[in-house]
Amino acid sequence: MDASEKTIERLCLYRRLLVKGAFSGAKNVFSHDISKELGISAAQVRRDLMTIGFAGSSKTGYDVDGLVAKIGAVLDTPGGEPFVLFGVGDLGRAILHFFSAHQPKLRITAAFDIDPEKANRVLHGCRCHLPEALEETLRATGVRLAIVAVPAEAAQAVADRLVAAGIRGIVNFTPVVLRVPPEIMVETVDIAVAMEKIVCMTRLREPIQEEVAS
Amino acid sequence: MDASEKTIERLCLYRRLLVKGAFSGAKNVFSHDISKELGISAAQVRRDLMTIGFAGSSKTGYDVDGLVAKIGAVLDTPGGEPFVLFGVGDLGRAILHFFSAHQPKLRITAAFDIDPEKANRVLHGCRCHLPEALEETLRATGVRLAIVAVPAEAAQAVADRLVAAGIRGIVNFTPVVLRVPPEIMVETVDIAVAMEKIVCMTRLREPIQEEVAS
DNA sequence: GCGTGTGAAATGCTTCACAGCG
DNA sequence: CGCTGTGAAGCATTTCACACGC
Repeated sequence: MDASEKTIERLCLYRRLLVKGAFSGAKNVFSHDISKELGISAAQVRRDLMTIGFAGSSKTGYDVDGLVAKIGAVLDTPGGEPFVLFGVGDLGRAILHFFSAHQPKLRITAAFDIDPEKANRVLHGCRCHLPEALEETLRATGVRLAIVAVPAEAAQAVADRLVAAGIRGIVNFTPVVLRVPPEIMVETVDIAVAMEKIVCMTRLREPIQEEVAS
Repeated sequence: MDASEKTIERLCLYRRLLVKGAFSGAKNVFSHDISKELGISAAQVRRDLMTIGFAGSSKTGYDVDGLVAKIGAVLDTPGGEPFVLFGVGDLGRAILHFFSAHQPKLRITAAFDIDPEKANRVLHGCRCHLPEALEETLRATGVRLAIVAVPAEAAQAVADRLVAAGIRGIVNFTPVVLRVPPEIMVETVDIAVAMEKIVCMTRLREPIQEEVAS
């Protein structure tokens, strides 16, 4: 009935794979097909689909369209979920670009930046405002999710303001641990940690060169 | 002796917190101080520090400088680890900017992009080259880690090329499952999944509005 | 006291392995 | 047969809870 966070992440991957047409038009897939494409075990795939209550058949595997629909029913808000973006620097623009290119169900309906240069510009199809327009915009549109892509120093203040304005979930691209009330969801994408992690993991795989410069 | 991936991530957070001076010059911290700042349980903090073999004292807690040094010994390559960046779009520039601003131990020494407009430009202190310079640059500098921030369509080809040129670890900002030999480490930062996840998680926390439009 | 260090319990997640079915 | 669905086993990670030391 309830999927774990890990399962939710994998469901995103399954859907992306199926929608992308990796199996080029095939009506059905087997768990081991998905497994091979994503590097996730077939048993894991089967269990994930089991937990969302999607049944396959032993003869033909899983129906692709049905599975996409079922994953959508679990992951998506019916009608799609709009975001606002706070911070239109390089990263904010990258996110805007990314959204406008790929995402059907996810939309960024408004962006905000303290730089007056950017206010009322339209980037990748998204209008940019000054922060003072935030509350009014949220009231008018009822957007519940926000993306924070401002410099670290400003992150907590922006989060506070978003929460006060009624936001329910935040994707945080800042290396700051945001303090928000417990009912507000925060998902942090921490670029610096990803880098440091790969440094460490790569090093651990190569126990070779611990030589001493004598 | 060996820290799990989760532990490595948390060690990054501990160090960042300590270096940031969150405890403003204090010589020592207690596990519950760190706990409170990061929202990680104190028992978890103590166990992480135990697994890297860093001991505190019950009177004064953990020595800040010593702990920073110890975490550095676990995470860092002595002398610091350089990266190359592939793809200098908005996202690549955001990463460059981020590095040049914050990171001491991590450096991006060269960037690559197929756009000749960008070749030989210098962005945020980093010189940009055409892809054909990749192999030569890697040979000359011995860089072992790469960041992939190209459009999804190009990701696998870039990864293949990086691996062929001797790269050992990749931070992948692309929504593509990169196929690389098992000894190459890949850490994927998946922005789209983060978004979809927050949509889903926010929805699950609010079982209110499943109303039917009749 | 307080807080660390740490076995032991608890929880969560993944894989195994096999029954059952077309 | 080959594949799904799924208890049960196996790991991994986190938390509990308490001995020990300042």
